[in-house]
Amino acid sequence: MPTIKDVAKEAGVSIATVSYVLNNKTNSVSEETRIEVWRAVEKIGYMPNVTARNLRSSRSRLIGYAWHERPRNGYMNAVLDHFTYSLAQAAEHAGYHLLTFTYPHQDPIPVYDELIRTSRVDAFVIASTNEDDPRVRYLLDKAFPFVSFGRANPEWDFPWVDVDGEAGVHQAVDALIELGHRRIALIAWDQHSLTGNFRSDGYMNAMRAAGLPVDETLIWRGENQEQSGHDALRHFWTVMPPEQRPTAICAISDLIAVGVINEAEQLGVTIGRDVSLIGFDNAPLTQYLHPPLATLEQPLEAIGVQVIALLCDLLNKTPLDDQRHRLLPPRFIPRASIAAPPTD
Amino acid sequence: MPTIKDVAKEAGVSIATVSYVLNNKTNSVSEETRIEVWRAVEKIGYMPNVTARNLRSSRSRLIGYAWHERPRNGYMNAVLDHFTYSLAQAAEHAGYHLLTFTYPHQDPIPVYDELIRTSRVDAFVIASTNEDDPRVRYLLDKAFPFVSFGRANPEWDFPWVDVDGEAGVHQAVDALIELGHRRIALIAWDQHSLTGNFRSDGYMNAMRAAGLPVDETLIWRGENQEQSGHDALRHFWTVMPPEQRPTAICAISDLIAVGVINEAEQLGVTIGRDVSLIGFDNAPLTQYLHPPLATLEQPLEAIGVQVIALLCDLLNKTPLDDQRHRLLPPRFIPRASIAAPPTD
DNA sequence: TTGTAAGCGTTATCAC
DNA sequence: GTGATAACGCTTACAA
Repeated sequence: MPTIKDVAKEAGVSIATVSYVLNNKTNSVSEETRIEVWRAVEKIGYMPNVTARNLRSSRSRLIGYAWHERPRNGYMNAVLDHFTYSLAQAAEHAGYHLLTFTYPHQDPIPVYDELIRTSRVDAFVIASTNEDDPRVRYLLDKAFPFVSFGRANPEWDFPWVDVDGEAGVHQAVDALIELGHRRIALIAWDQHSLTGNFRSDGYMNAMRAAGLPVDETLIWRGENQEQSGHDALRHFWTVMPPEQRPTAICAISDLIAVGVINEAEQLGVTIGRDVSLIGFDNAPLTQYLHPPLATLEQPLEAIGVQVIALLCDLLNKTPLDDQRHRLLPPRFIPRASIAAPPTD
Repeated sequence: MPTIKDVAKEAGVSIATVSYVLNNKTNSVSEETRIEVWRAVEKIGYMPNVTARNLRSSRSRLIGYAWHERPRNGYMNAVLDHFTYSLAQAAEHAGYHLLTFTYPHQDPIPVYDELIRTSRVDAFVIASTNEDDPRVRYLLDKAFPFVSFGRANPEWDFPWVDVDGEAGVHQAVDALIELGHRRIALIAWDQHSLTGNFRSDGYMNAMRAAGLPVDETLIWRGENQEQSGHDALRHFWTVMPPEQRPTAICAISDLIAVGVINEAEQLGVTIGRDVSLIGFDNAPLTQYLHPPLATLEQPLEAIGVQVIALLCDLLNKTPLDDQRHRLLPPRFIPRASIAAPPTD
């Protein structure tokens, strides 16, 4: 690989001059030599060695990003996949690269710690945070730059970008109400998930805003699994008296909604006619389900861009934007799984 | 961040001695000083600066890996997501990290070129190759280390790992034959996809091996889209005379199989009773389709491990394993979409 | 057994 | 304007 010395020799100047030209210290190099240096650079095909540059400037130009958990076959995490792509692209645009790494789920800290202590990365992007996230706690404590996709303990002050799950579900429930639904059910996760709670809030707030009661018997909580959808619908249809059944169901994730669809098939209930259904994520294949699933799509592209924007603010120590937090609304995608309530 | 000098000062030795101890040049350091150095290291919390190490050794300990294409919302590429994870993990195990990057689909070469010329990475992993892949051509030409997940032009000599699509589909078709099927259809991609051709070969070979005719009227070719499944089934069911219809369909991807399922619904055909169906990939949600889709699962975990193993061989210049190619069989997952042919 | 010093490829501070 | 030269933090001959 050619070095700056080779260029200097070829151009008949010193390496300092070459460096000036390459870094556009244009004020102190004559037009003549500048042209000559560029000619030499072109001829030799020189590009500066990143490692040497990094050593000199005590930076790595690398942003660390870890998966939140091991993907399993058949599991849906297309969300993070898409996010990672947009993150990588935005990072490159800002002159960085993404270093992707993994960690044992029980104990992320040592991995983050090593990457910091060896100066491997300049910053981190973390995703899938929860209220009491140890990574946030650790990075704040170390005062190491990071931006999060997802919120955490509201008392912690750190830059984050997140999808406004509250607004999304609120919008979806509004749409259901608009269609004439009054008895709308919610299938949520247990209350330890911050993301889940925000989404649930959207349901509560929309109901209240419309003057509808928040009926606890219409709220089902379970794991983020297909099974939860089965359980919930079976409960609504076999335990509750017909007149108390919901005419619409808001599932907090597509995976749960899929369970509802499958249970409906078994119960002889037709989704999109007997009961409306809406999910969250726009997971792969949901558009091809029977019926196609109405859902909320996260603006992952924009999130990646915003995360990197916040990170650049942080790293360049430019006075931070007034808002270190960005809440982006998901996009409501109406599909055939929702319709007006049955008329009888 | 503490440096080797700080440790040397703390331990009362020279930086060379510290370096010896840290790199286990144990033959030339007394037990005494070694202990003293480690004590200092612990006390100060020192870890060697990776950039400086890399500069000194002219390596980056980074492996470049790019997505083959921009993921879209609702699109299935969980396959590569899972692969990336196992790749990252295997790389870390070997003392490397994954640098993930993106490139404009039309012209990958400049991006690869820059990463090489700036010494940003030590090697590449490429995925989703095709017969005449420009990346393979370029990297071979540059003699830059890389391993591929996926084959290419058989005349090019380079290390790769791949899923044995032929064996997978062969096994699936065998299973169908075992169930009693004789008229088995294939829905394939156009013939420009190497991967697609291997999978198609599996179908042909299985049919021939069983002494069954390869009937061109039972082979449908289309894009890797849900629509192709629709088109194929409609063709089989509305254009062909009933007695010529297939009793089983082998789709080359889950996405196409989903189209078949949906078209079947419209035609009043019951998958898993009137006709059997099998896909490829074990994409997210396919297990929850109605009926659950029989499919072939790629051993992505093992592929990641093998790719890194080959790469380490390459980078350490140890005499290469006799086999620079690894062909791993997918796992057949029978589900309710297949059954014995209707007895009418 | 340990220390000195050269050098990895840059950038930046000085002189000139 | 330009060119020596000293870092950046580490590894490794070679000297002591």
